[in-house]
Amino acid sequence: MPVKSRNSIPAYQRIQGKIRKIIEAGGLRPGDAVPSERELARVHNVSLMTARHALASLEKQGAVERRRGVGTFVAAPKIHFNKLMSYTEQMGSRSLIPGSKVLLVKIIDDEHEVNARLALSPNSRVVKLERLRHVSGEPFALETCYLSAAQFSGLLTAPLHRESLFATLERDYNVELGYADEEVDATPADPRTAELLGVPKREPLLRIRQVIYSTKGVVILYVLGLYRSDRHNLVIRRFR
Amino acid sequence: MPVKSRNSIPAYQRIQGKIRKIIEAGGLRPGDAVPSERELARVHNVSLMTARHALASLEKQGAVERRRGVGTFVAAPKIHFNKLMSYTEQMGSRSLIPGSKVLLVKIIDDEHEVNARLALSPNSRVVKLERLRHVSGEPFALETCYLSAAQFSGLLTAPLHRESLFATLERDYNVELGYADEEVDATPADPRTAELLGVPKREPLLRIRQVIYSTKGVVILYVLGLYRSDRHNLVIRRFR
DNA sequence: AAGTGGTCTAGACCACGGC
DNA sequence: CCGTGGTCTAGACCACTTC
Repeated sequence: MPVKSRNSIPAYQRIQGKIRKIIEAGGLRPGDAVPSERELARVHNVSLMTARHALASLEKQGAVERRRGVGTFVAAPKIHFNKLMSYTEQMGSRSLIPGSKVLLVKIIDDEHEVNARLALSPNSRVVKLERLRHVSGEPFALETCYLSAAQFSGLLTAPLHRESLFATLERDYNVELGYADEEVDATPADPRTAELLGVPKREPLLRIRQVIYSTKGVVILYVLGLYRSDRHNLVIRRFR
Repeated sequence: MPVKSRNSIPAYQRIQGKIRKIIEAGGLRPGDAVPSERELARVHNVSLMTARHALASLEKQGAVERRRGVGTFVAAPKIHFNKLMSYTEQMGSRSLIPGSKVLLVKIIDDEHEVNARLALSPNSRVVKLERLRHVSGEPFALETCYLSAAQFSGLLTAPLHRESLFATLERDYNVELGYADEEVDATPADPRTAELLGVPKREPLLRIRQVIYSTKGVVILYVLGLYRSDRHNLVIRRFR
């Protein structure tokens, strides 16, 4: 039997896509059996190896679970742990309405530690963006972002009071954010931060320092976040 | 050509194993080319699909990287982020000599919040283990572990002052630790903790609450850790 | 053009699980 | 026993990269 069509998407991907769509539409619920390799091969008129490839690939993606001698079943929906999300995305996923006040946007060249974190030479110019974040009118975090001014000076005039920094970067600057290395510790609130967050001086805050990389491994930004510990909880999952 | 031997390990796994060993022995360094599918098929006297399976599987495991039209190459060694490690393992991997002092081991039945974390009924009996951890003679963490007394009462007499709790669990109780969900925040040191850790009262501490599961998804233990923020830094990597 | 990985066939037998 | 996934063959053509 000849190949159905040249220059089109591979058969195993078509089959995969159909199954995914059925799952996403709720036609197959977690635990339900997915058609067997032989069934798929017959229905889609492909060889066993091809049907198998479709299912194996779905398994690799975590969409299904295969049990020898038994069958292939829809996997429990994955909870995404440790995902790199913007503040806006995090709040959205908890259906809270986020707010954010830009305290400062300017170009600086005198915070040398920041330049090191961004892998820039010590006197490079850097965009500094300071924002107070709140939910339901209550401030809970002070976030300071640093980016190379050479690349991102346009941010000085971007509408950051109403749009996510992540979204702006990904759309206007065509950078694909990939991953972040974070350092987490606890630190007492300095007077200004305490005032801004509405907590007593020296109140313990969660401090998170992120270096965020593009998918290609290039440093894009450095973020220093101070979080009210009574309002913010970092949740992570780690594996052995 | 017939199958070489029944009841033995699959050909693709044998081929995989050989390649892995060469890599681990340093015979192939990161970036080096691995033999092509056709090469492997010829040398090991298997079909192309089988040789292919070996390489595809190695790629899934992250050991190699495949580039269409170019070849298969040894991947850069993975740095393990966010790994669930015992204190002993963490210190060992930084070549520091860990110390640990058992402050308390007893069975309790009155901390109801703990029972909830362990998914036990509210009045179940629970082993409570409190340890002060230090490096180079300096205390830096207070860790309290809780485990079901029904399963782990033998820990009351285990030599925990000199052996890792993880190791004991995995060897003596045959539990395979799998993953942990953690909540991280900042909290002021209470008087007793401050005293034990040698810091001022109300000093900000990093608080990590872990629920640790077996590979089968069963809750094994709950750990409450308080870390001196000046000596301990949680490092995580998250992906988008 | 030569070599690589990617897709695919039309079968085969094996190992496992449930009935 | 039957159906499932797991391994495997001996080829084929395609798409891509490098020279």
